[in-house]
Amino acid sequence: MQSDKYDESKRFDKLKESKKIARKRPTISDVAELANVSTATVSRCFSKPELVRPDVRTRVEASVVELGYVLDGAAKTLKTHQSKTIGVIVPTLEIGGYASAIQAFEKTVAAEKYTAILGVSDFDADKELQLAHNLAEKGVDGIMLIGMDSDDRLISFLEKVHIPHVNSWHFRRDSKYHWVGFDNRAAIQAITSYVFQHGHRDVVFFVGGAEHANARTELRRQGFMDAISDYNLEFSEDLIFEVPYNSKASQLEFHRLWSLGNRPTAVVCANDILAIGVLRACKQIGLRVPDDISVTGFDGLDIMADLWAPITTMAVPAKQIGEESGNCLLNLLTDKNPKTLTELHCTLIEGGSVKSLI
Amino acid sequence: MQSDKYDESKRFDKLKESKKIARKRPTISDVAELANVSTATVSRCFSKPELVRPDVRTRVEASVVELGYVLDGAAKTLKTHQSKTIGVIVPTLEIGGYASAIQAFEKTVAAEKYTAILGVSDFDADKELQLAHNLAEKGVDGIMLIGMDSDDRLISFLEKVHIPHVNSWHFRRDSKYHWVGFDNRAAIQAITSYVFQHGHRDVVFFVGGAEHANARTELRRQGFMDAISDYNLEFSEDLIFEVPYNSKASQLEFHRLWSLGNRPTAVVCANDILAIGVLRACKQIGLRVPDDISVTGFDGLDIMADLWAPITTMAVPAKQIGEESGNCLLNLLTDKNPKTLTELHCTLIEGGSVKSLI
DNA sequence: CTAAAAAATGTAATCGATTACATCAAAACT
DNA sequence: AGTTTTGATGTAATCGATTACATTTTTTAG
Repeated sequence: MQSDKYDESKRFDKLKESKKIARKRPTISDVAELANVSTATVSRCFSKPELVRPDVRTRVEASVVELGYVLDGAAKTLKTHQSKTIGVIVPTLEIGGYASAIQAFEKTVAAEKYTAILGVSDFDADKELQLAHNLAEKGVDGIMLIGMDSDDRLISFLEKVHIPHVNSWHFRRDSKYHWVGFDNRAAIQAITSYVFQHGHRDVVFFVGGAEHANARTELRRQGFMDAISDYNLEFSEDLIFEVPYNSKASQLEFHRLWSLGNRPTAVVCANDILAIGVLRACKQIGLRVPDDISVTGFDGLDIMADLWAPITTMAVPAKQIGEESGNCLLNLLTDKNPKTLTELHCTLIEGGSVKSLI
Repeated sequence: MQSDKYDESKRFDKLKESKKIARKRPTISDVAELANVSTATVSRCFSKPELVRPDVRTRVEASVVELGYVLDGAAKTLKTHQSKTIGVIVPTLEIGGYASAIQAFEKTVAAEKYTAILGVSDFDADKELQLAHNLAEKGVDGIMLIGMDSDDRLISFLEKVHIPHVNSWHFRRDSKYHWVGFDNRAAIQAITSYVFQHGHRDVVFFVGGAEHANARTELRRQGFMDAISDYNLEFSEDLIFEVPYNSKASQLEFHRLWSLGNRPTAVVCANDILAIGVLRACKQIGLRVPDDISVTGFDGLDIMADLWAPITTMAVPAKQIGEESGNCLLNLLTDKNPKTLTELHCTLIEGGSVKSLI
């Protein structure tokens, strides 16, 4: 026994020595050689450990540790056509909700041994398409699209290369693709109606537009218009203000509007960032909220409750979106055929920023 | 010419037909066959286009489009030992600064055709180690570590498998590894001194601790203590409150402290989230900020200026950290030998939440 | 016009795993 | 003991690109 051990360890050293010159990562063959088995057995130790005798397995595991072996995923992927990798394409991480959703998504898929590859598209459809192509080359097993209603080129590309995908944040009812999201149009309609219910009739709408426009911008416009027509009010394009997605821009826009003599009793914002800008402008002008003017946001940032005027906003189920998107994609990857539409819901959070005029 | 085209297109169709049965993605051989060249030439069209005759190149490009060919990254990586992929390990995306840094990092490396793979460690060193192992299997060319002072197991693992890495957010001066960050200790010392300068002497310190503890927690404690000794004040552990990283927790902690009769004139918080919690508690208790009590944050969230009491905070160079980490890693990957320490700086943002007692 | 040099292209080994199939050993039957 | 069944392991082809080197074609020079 003693001599056995001695011989063994001497053999180990010699093996290591002979490889050391090359200085590259040990391969499965190195492990096999050291453990005195074939590469097939080593491979089985990873994928189907129950098929290999316990004593052999321990020997292999010891060799793995001894050599510091790390499996080469590229080789595995090449052979199996599975990368255990999922791509995530998002317009930006600066929007808090997206970051939360991604975090939840990552957690969900990581539980099934998938790794997330990140791509930031910057609201640019071309970049988005290129990211998808890149991800396809990387061999991702699936893709999560978040926050944009991607154009047809992207979707048909994914179809062509057979990469399953989930579209999240909003959704389309008449679609054969998979969606996880909430009804943007209805949610904006709801919060706008809430403002009307409080007796407001001079209401303007701030919505992210221009370079950050996406399908939701349009849906949100429509939600605003829905509420208008519900209350039989007259619609005019002048009620809608398209502003870049940042508080500075909406702050300036509100100043402009106010200086032109436009005096709405309420401002409905399509997201919290814009509402914060409006709030800043109000403070500068000296308007009290909600006494002099009512303001609502959209996104449900925690912070809205802590502003100098706590803002009524609509909480968006970001985490849930991430989780459900993850589940949906996981099912898609195991042929479980998940439902095409997972509709989630928003919650109105009353901050007291809407004054009742009734 | 006409007949030529006819023959060609018929040949194309036949080729496509014969492959269609298999229904798998076309390979480089398919492209080569269709374009009537060798695989070597096709490969060269991608990597060194200038080496192939223009007319041949056009033919190859046409075939690529025709077949919808997408390169198999796994095969390429296997052969070249380069994945053009960089891993990012972050404790959480919910901390706004981290998300910004990652976004900037992604942008920086994407410009050099690198793709980011994301891992969220949840402040868990074991998970972090496992993520690193996973990334190593995926064949990442480098790794960016953000926000944690990772333990030795991680670093020595990365050394062993020869994966270059950059550690970011904070730094160590006496280290052979690469760091991009700011001096947490000095920054906390600075903002604490600012409070002392305003005449405060009863000052408590709120710092994220417990399950979210990391190296920075300790550095920040020290920064606070540095300021104390600068002003020749007496230090006591009772001045430090370790709180989980969320505003609810710090809110409760402040309530507890206050109800025990502890009446500091100022609360210095190691991050903005904690400051927000303190602010909430103040509001509930009926304390005016800064008239009755002064509060400072740390992180420089934009929003701090819009709270009911605008909070003085320390802006952290998150975007810069992302960019510089990206550059550092890119240099590391091209043997450019970047400097080991890139020190960035914080900026005090006066919100007016510190009352002068002098 | 031919030889030499330069440019373009092709041949085939290679990267490191997986896995169908073959082989061998051990256990379970007659 | 001999045969069958079951279980464990090994052999070697394979995945799809890259690239050193060989070969062919084109250009240039004499």
